[in-house]
Amino acid sequence: MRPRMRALPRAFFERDTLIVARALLGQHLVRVLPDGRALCGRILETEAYREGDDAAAHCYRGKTARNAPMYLRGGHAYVYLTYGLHHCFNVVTDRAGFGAAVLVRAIQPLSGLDVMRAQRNGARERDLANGPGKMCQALAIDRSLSGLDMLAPGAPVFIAAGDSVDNAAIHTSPRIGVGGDALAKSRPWRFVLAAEDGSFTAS
DNA sequence: GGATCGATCGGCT
DNA sequence: GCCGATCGATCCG
Repeated sequence: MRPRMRALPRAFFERDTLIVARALLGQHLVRVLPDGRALCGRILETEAYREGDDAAAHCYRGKTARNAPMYLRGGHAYVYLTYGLHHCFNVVTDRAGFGAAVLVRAIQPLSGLDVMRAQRNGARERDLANGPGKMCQALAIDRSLSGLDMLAPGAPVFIAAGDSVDNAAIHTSPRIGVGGDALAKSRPWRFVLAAEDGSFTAS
């Protein structure tokens, strides 16, 4: 499986965040470092968040300086710091002015494994990017990339077309670690792609 | 393998 | 002030 370098079109992202969260599984997340080296992984796990009655979403109480990128048009990046030390990478979805995004929680490393391992302090391959904070560390993603338009020419992070995914290989569950109310905790807005052997390797 | 806990700081009730 | 869309070390079994 080779990484592809062509970004998915804007229309892919300008849809409801639940549709995009599912459609992102199997696509390739590409990170181009300042020195030109490219890192790539296949998206294995996502979670959808959106404004309205979703109390777990950062935009539940309106726009702030931190969550402003969630209100940009689909195809932007939203990155924030959590627990004071870990970064989380989100793909902004839906139309401009509507707060919505998909948290990418895990990837299967495809290329640039040596660089990822170095960024991850020598972790085993299976532990390189099987969690949102670990994935950002492996890919050197931090808040300086928040608000980035991933469809701009030469964007240092973007989503490329991956392999097609069998719907039967997609598992849904409640989102991990979210607060809010009972509705937010119960909604099955987490999407996990099973590995080729049928197991779930994402965290 | 599972449970527990400390780290660490930005954003907001 | 309080508490996270988390991780890794440590302890116990």
